[in-house]
Amino acid sequence: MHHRHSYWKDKLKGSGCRLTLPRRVIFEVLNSTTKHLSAEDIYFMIHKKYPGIGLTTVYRTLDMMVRMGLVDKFDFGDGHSRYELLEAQDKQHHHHLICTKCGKVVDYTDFIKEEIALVKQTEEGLSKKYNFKINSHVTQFYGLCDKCKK
Amino acid sequence: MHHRHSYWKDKLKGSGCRLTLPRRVIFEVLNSTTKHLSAEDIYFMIHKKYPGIGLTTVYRTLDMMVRMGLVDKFDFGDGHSRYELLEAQDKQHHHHLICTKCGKVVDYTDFIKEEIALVKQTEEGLSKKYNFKINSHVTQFYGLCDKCKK
DNA sequence: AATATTAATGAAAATGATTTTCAATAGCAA
DNA sequence: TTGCTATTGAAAATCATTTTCATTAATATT
Repeated sequence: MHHRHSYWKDKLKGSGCRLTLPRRVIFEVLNSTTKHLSAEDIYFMIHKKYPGIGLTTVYRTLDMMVRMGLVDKFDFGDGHSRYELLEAQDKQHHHHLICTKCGKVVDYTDFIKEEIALVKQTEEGLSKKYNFKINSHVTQFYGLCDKCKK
Repeated sequence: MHHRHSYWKDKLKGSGCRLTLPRRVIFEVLNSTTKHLSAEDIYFMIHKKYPGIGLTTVYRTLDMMVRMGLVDKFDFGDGHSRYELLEAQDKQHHHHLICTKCGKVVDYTDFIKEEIALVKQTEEGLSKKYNFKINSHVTQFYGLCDKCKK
């Protein structure tokens, strides 16, 4: 785990950014959950212990982490952006399965292998045909979860 | 073309909705472009000829068309929802390639065949494993277009 | 065609997530 | 310890979208 901590701290310092309490706290929250938290979620989670940290700072910090390539930002269509730590080395590429009723999100890695091959092939084809430099892709499935199906 | 018109008009009537001027105008705009318009885009496009049609109505009409399954709503990450007519019979399933700098969007259908197979397989697997009823999926590629690559 | 019913409309106000502003604070290099 | 300046929190601003509500217009009925 330590290597992961130093990784982002170094990256921060390297860009002339400072290692502050809010940044450490927000990183820790992201680092200790598998959930897809919104800025507000994080704000409330840390507010009891760190009432001094404002929602503005949470937004700013998440933004910074996204720009640094440390965090991924997702939109599941419910009006709140969600943030997820990209654990550089050991995190598997995964996609999302979203319940449109209750908002439940499942990370799945099934079929990812086949998909990676297809995506790579698609990326190459599209890059060539449309002259795009492709940087990322999103695949999401929407539906009703176990409970919401009734 | 006529069959397409009657299709949506019938669907409208069928749900006890009325065929109004704003609805006809907004449908026509969507029906005569391949672009991915936002509510505001549509509002400005029709404003000269129909200054009486308000932005609120554009939003309401688009919403209704989405609920009716006539229109698809997309989020390309620029803070504006985009709307696209689903031309029931002849529209090919397609995905989007989005330039993160200028916002240019390319519809592509390349590799769609392979993808459909994979998606079907994934859907079945996920449905079973996670007990989801999957209704739709989104695949988008993000990158830099020809010009923005420089 | 005239009328009655009620869905649909537009203007203005409200909402709510996110951003910006700005004066005060706190990392960190010297 | 000091000084520089990045970072912060609070409050205000933004801005896409929604809601409210009195008015208008589509359509079924007469």
